[in-house]
Amino acid sequence: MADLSKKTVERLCVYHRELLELENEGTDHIFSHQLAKRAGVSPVQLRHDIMGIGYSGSPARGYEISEMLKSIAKQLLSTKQQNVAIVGIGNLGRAIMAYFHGRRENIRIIAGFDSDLQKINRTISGCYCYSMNDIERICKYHKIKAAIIAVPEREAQDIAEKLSQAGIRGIMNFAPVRLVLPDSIYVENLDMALTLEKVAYFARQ
Amino acid sequence: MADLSKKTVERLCVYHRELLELENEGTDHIFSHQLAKRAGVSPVQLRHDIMGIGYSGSPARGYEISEMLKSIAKQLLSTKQQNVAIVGIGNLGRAIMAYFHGRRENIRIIAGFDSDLQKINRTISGCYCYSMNDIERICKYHKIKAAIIAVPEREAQDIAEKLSQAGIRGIMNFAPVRLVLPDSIYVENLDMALTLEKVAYFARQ
DNA sequence: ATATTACTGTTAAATAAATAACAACGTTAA
DNA sequence: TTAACGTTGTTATTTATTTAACAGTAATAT
Ligand SMILES: NC(=O)c1ccc[n+]([C@@H]2O[C@H](COP(=O)([O-])OP(=O)(O)OC[C@H]3O[C@@H](n4cnc5c(N)ncnc54)[C@H](O)[C@@H]3O)[C@@H](O)[C@H]2O)c1
Ligand SMILES: NC(=O)c1ccc[n+]([C@@H]2O[C@H](COP(=O)([O-])OP(=O)(O)OC[C@H]3O[C@@H](n4cnc5c(N)ncnc54)[C@H](O)[C@@H]3O)[C@@H](O)[C@H]2O)c1
Repeated sequence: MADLSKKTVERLCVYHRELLELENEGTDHIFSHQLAKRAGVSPVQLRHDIMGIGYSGSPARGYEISEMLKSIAKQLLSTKQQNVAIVGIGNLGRAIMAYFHGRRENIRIIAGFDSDLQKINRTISGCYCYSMNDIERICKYHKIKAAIIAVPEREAQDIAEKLSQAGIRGIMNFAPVRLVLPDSIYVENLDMALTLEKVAYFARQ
Repeated sequence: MADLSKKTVERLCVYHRELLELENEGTDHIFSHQLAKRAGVSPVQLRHDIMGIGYSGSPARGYEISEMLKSIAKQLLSTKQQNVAIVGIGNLGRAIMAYFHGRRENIRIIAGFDSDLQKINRTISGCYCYSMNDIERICKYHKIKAAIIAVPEREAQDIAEKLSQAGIRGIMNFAPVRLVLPDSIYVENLDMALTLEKVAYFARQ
């Protein structure tokens, strides 16, 4: 398996999603420029990305959707279900749990964690919630390798370290703070305040 | 005003936030390597970014926080309050409205829009909500140039076009779909499903 | 005074990413 | 049968971004 860049992985996910939709619509073949348009990238870039995963289309018919899906999935998606945890069952945490509940089959939010006693030992938005004390046990039991942080800013670093301790290798962080963690842990910050500032900046230019 | 790259703008926002916190803590000077650590970047990159905005520190004392804040703000932040709109007052929209309410003074979510009659003409999570019919009028009246899309996927493209019509120049899009819009409109996608897939991918590597 | 130190700002080099260029190849139409 | 077409895969080129190198500088210690 070649190691794909962060950007390439991101785009492959987009292609995968668009291809799934096309397949549902009953389409069986597609040209690079068509798929590129749907994905919001240039056709050359799409072909370049596809080159990286070893799949080939035909100059005459373009890409065969079902085969291409298989190739992308082989590179990106785990063969078995990937279990994900979420820490912080607040406004945002609940919205996320509700959103992901029963949605993706490959990735599943399987456990919630919170320090608030009101929230633990019950199912919220389709996801069972545990005490923070259970975090290591549950993560190891369910082989959870990725987690979502949706706790207040000041708690985030501490939670990140606990997750690291529990064997987590990837974190999607919503707290507006840069986590300091070993390089072996992949962190993706979804920082809304920051993003909105960026959007506001470019909207002015 | 030099035109800063997307990445640089993003990092400057992080520096700005960290500097504000440092100022609150009573610190008045800081060295590049200290601030860089807090921001999660390399010291060289930080100095490079700072070079771009024209501010200079002293080799002896490092950067003067209050001055540096002013310089960054001058480049990034609007002098007047920037009003932002949000379309889609669902689970996510409400969480966002609650989060931003009374938080930032520079950027403010000033109007919500939804097609659901239950939600319009009242204040939800600290933000007044309007009918979709009012979108152009309100956006122009409040000089809204940036907007958040939090409507279901299938509605997003249509809403984006309506926003474009209403004079919006920047969009933060939460719907898992690539919006097709003129290049003059800056779009930032916060695609959680995609991001989670990416995190899961790198967590496996 | 002067050397040392630890930092900054800036230029140069290296790396990463996107774009362009084009040969190879089926398909279609003449 | 063959020429024209439109598309792919791949290699080059360009552009963007990051990292490294180092001269300049103010404070401090000698
Ligand atoms: N709500 C949003 O739309 C939004 C937008 C941008 C950023 N964020 C960020 O996302 C995070 C969560 O935001 P929110 O609005 O859901 O906050 P919230 O206050 O609604 O929820 C926070 C949750 O974390 C739990 N918690 C607190 N400390 C904890 C700990 N030590 N261990 C485990 N759980 C703990 C609380 O019990 C609560 O359930 C914050 O960092 C916030 O800055 C949220
Ligand atoms: N909830 C999450 O955490 C989450 C996570 C990832 C992505 N998203 C995306 O964010 C968007 C919103 O998610 P949600 O969970 O809040 O959904 P939701 O169903 O709770 O809310 C959607 C809101 O949009 C409104 N709406 C529908 N059509 C509209 C139209 N044409 N004009 C104006 N308003 C309209 C609805 O009335 C509703 O209030 C979706 O695109 C979803 O895919 C949400």
